[in-house]
Amino acid sequence: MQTQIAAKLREAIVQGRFLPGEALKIRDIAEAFGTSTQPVRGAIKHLVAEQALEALPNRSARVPLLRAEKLEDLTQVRIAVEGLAVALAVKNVGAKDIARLKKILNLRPRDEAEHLANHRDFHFSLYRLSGSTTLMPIIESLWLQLGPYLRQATHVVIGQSMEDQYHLALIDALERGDDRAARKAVESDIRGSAQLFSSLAPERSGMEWLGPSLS
Amino acid sequence: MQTQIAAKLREAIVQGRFLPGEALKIRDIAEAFGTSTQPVRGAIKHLVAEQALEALPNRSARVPLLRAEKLEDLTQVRIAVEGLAVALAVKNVGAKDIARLKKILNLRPRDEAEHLANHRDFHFSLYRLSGSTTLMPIIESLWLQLGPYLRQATHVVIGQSMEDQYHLALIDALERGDDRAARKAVESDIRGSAQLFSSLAPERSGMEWLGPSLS
DNA sequence: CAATTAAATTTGTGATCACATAAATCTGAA
DNA sequence: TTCAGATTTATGTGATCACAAATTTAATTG
Repeated sequence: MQTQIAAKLREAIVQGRFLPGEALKIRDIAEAFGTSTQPVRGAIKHLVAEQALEALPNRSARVPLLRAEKLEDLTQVRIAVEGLAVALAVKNVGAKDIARLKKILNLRPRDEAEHLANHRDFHFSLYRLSGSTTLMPIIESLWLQLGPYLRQATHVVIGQSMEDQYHLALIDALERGDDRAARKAVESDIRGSAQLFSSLAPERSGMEWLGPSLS
Repeated sequence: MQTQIAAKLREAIVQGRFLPGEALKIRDIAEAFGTSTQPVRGAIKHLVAEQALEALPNRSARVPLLRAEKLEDLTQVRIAVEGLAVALAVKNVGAKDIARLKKILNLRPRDEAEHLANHRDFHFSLYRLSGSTTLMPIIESLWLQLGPYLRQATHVVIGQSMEDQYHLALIDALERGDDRAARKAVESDIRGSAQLFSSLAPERSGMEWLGPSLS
């Protein structure tokens, strides 16, 4: 049941309901869930291990601050890892898998949260086709680290945009069985996201919590 | 201080002091450490999140069984991730870094445990040169998943072997600044390790705990 | 008035206890 | 003798309590 709490917290983090840099207070969260501090502590430990939270010397945990350097680091790792995932997926993908992916792409979200959920669903459905049980938790961790910022970016891309063109290129590559092209497409998608972050951050006010050096 | 327990447990796992498939009993471990069950639970949660342990439906945790399929999966991910790490390391490596790596290579271990520690030290020192804070925990997790089996393999490679030749090729590539060659070298090293596992397992008796389908 | 120190509150951690669930063992019947 | 069911044991989990460390606040002094 601390698993449930961990899941809820993870969802909250991805949805950006915690501000980056914000320290999580165990007792408050426990009260919010109506439980004792025990399961919350376990859940937080879990999230720290997943790199979703950062352990402070204070022994408290917070949502990590994303500096420009770290963003770039995450991006290159994402390209390698998610690139491998789609390359493997190409070898396993079937007609009905592609149909399901297309269906996700054709969804028209009403709000940002739904758009974000669809986006995530598309990518993870695709990655799951890799059949790699090793890659999935790694990718999950990477997305978790970007989660709190992804939400900020969503404000901009809402409604669509060029992000869709990469997704369509991806579908095309899957249908042709072209793993090289599939890799290229995710790489473009990921680079696009990263660029969005760094171009977005400095222009908005009230985002000083992004840290001193994001772009 | 549950961090300390997690570290001790992690070390024990890597050293193969837990048999794969063995379920960890919280109370026993707590007694062994002279603490209560509390910090042990946190530590185990941490290790489960790191993929070092596997959560059973029983709600207990055990060292995962490595099936041939999973070994292959781990290998291809290692090649991508550790390959990226060395490619990045090439760009950051300095003369004194190379000297330190050579020093590690020239160590002559007295026993298997020491050999294993040196091997790990060499690889992680190298990977740290990548400067990627994102890659390190990922690689740590991958090694943790192979840890219990690595020890079995060490019995065979003890004393030297072809593993050294890959390490030397790696050093050479670093000195020449050739990231392509560096990638090739780690890839060979990793493939060699994997082959060792699958060729080793079926020939030894008393290893039924490896699971039904390892090679 | 500012700076430093001390006190009080906040916050994370470990220990003990009670409980639920799963596993192992024992007993009884076919 | 073997299989099924019940009892007992073991094991993981959550809650409450007590404690330590750290941060904040307040007070005192230069």
